[in-house]
Amino acid sequence: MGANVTDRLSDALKVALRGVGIEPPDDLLWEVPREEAHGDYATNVAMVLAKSVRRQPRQVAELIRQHFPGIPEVARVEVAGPGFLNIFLAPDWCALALGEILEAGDTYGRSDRGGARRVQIEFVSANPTGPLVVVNARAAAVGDSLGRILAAQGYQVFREYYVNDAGNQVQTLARSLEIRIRQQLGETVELPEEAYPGEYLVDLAKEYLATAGPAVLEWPQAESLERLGRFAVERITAEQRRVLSAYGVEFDGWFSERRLRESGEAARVLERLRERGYVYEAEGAVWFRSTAFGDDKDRVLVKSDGEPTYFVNDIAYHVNKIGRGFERVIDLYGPDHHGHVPRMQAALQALGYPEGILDVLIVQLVSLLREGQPVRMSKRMGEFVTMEELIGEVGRDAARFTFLTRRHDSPLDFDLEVVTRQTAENPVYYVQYAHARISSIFQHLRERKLPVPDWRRVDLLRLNLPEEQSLIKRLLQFPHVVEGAARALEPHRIAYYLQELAGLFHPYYNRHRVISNDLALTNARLALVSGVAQVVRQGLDLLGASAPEKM
RNA sequence: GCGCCUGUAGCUCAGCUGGAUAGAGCGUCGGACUUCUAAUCCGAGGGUCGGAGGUUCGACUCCUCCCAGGCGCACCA
Repeated sequence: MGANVTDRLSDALKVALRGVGIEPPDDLLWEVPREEAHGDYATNVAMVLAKSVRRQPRQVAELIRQHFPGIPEVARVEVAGPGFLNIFLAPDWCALALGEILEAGDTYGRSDRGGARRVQIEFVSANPTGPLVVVNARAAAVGDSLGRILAAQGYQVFREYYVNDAGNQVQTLARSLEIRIRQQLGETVELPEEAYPGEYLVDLAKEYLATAGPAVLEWPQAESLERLGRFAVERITAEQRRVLSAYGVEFDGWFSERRLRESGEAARVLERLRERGYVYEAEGAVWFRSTAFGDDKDRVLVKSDGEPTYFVNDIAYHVNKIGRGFERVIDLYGPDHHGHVPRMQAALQALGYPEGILDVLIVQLVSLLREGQPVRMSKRMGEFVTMEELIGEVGRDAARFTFLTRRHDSPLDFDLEVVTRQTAENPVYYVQYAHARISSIFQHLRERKLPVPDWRRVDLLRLNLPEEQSLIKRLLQFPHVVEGAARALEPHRIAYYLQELAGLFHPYYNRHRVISNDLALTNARLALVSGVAQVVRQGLDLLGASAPEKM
């Protein structure tokens, strides 16, 4: 796990608080001040607690400072501004902490905060009626990275894809395929307006005819549509899985809506809601009193024709998730589903589940541009840029990294021209280049037949340049950044951290040579850049991007 | 009409559950490769944080209203 500075500072701060006679809050927050003069870490705890102890913030801060235990990590503590406690790390300790980072290796930045709790992340979950598109690529990048980050924090992560293989859209899909098959056989049949117009169904029609022949058209309609629907869903889902896999995203489970419907779980959920008194009948339909939990109107559970709504099935799906033992459930939805969040939360509360068991993240839309001009897309016309085309054009690492340099709930302009043409100016390459350069140093070492030192025998105290101190301190922030990204469910924090780290490395590399005639200094610097490479590699991995040895 | 998201430098975006003098990249201008990769570096300029009030020691952050863009507002999924 390695050195986690903020954990150690928190421990010391708790000692100080108890010394003052204040019971420490559960989570103490540390921020990294903008100004160097404000120290390496700062906390506003004195200002937050000042009210409850009825003292001036600066007085509280001063008391805490006096009781702050002497620990090797900290050179000094200052009270500043309206009552900040500014911590200055001890340079020698930082240098030696680099050894701990290297010692920790790939476990650096990991923690067991998750306590092996099982968390499920459901994302992408596109309808199996066509190829994945650009916004699915964004959701895949966010969801998968979240999974990696939570796993690094000690959660047991399960990635799930909900396959909407039931309902109207599958009927429509089956009809569309049937018409394409007839067209293949030379019949003059027009595609109705509501059908799926994409060319991919022509390919599927050919494929179907090649393997199964035209006999299906002679079957009773219900059976033939059932057959064609299943065929199309299966093939399209397999395609989606293939594209996601090429993107580096593997799901642990593909959950079938059809199987859920057949299981009768929706009826049991309905019964449970009824027992708890949140169900009533009106206008021939069955309603859920979601307004009791803050929704702006009640929702229909069973239509007047006796059919359950999508909403019931969705509740049943979430109950099913929780029933499988997940202690935490995270959904990634598109903005067109954000209206469903309050009613879903309401349903889970009505069923007695603890608040906060479900987190819903809205992944906003992606506007595709080329040289600043919008790329016209029309699903109705069957014209769209698929996820596969996107990856083919800009590359997997650039696509994933670009998606993760934005907050998930912020709409994103994705300019194909910028992400491809200006590869040199793309942040992902800036970060990866740092890794490639460091790899090159070690390549150089091998070519000269020089040994890679045992880090435990290296005199790290030789790293006393300001740039070297800054780099080490930045490396020491990594666990804090990962923890924050996990807590806030914000993978983009990792991307920004990596850009900052690379932004310290490149100037350093440009100004100072790692390999020199001074063997002890060379070894110390090798340790430093090795640590940088390691953290860059780990950070990129959390984003699902690669760390190349050469570029 | 109601709800959600967004509005920060010319452009694309950060700003870490209210903190200290608002940041980065790109673009613009001017410089640096016989030395471990110039996909790099150094320097310069660039802002009434959409607008107006309010809450407090302190507001890009919270509240109210208004403006602009996007998305929702089904007994569709």
